[in-house]
Amino acid sequence: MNTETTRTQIMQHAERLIQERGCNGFSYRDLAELIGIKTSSIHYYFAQKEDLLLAVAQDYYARWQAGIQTIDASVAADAKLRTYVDLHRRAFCDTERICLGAALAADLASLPDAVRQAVRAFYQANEDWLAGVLEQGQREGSVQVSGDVRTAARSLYAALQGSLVGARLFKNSKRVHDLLPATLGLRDPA
Amino acid sequence: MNTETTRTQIMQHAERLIQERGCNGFSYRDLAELIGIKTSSIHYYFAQKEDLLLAVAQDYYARWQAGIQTIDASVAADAKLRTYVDLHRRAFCDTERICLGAALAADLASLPDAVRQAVRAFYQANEDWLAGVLEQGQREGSVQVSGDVRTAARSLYAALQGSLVGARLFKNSKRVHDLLPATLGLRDPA
DNA sequence: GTCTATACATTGATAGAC
DNA sequence: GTCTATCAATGTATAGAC
Repeated sequence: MNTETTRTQIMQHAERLIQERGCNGFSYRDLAELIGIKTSSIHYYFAQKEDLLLAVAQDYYARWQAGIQTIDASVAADAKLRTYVDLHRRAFCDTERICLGAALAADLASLPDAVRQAVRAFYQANEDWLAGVLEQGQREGSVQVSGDVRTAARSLYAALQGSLVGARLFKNSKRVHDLLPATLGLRDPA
Repeated sequence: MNTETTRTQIMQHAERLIQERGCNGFSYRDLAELIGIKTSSIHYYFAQKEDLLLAVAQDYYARWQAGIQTIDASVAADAKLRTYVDLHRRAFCDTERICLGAALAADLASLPDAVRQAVRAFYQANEDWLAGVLEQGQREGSVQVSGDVRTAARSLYAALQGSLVGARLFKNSKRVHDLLPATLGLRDPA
């Protein structure tokens, strides 16, 4: 299958530009010039910018959902957490980009309603998954959580999102890698 | 002293708009209409938007530095951390805004160089201060840190910044308050 | 210091030819 | 599906009167 359709190119560049400059930091003209088409061609696929933002957000969400599902369900919770964080770290190392969800959440007041809801759903899905894993870790004794697992999951996800921002700001992916040892005391496996 | 000078009004509105919509999500026209002046008057104070962004960033930085210095130096590290987080939580409850540093860091690629450096300095100052407090806590036994204090400080600050984003996204300031119990196991004092 | 007036580029968007 | 042509609105910015 050819993933290099015009529509795909538009979405890929838009995703990157949102992550790099925020949802108000790029224009249809920027996209058109990057791809080598005219802005009217972009309007053919995404009549309004709002439509483009939503499509990019939903596609990103779906890809992370798929990524999470590749994490071996039969493994211990601490290993799941390491894999999860490492997915983010590797994505950062490849691209030097923060999470699209965080990039959109930063400009919250300027987001169309539908996009805002998509961002909330994205955060919720990640926090729910993390809460489930922390719950498992507490049961099997592989992870120590102080207090409610949902609260711990929210703080952990906040730390992950913040670490990506810090990693880019200081050009240092170690900030993402150090997250689990520093917050949950989860050292690298022997 | 009258803090309601035109220059001050411009900076206050600009700060808020950056926090709400990102640095590309507002214009001189927006500011002018909010204050009831013309855009040319804003150019009198800030010839270019870059000048405005930098002034706002530096002012915000200076105010947080002053805020940190109000934290009683003679008190235990765990109490300092609670006060520090509570400063952020109260700022959020009053305004429903995320940290200006995080708002600017999100749009990193679209920032003028001088502003990017100011954001880095702001993060660095906060992380350095936190590292000092964690160091103190480890010495006096009031805070348990696993591993290097500077690494722990970075993760804690990332979690704080991320919690503010999450608190706004879900309209729930508890996410900020829950941070210390969840990440350092620091319960509220008796 | 603030205004009017203006310049000029950029922006999101549309109509219609091919 | 992509283009040309065009639009009104918005963006940053400047010159000069008051």
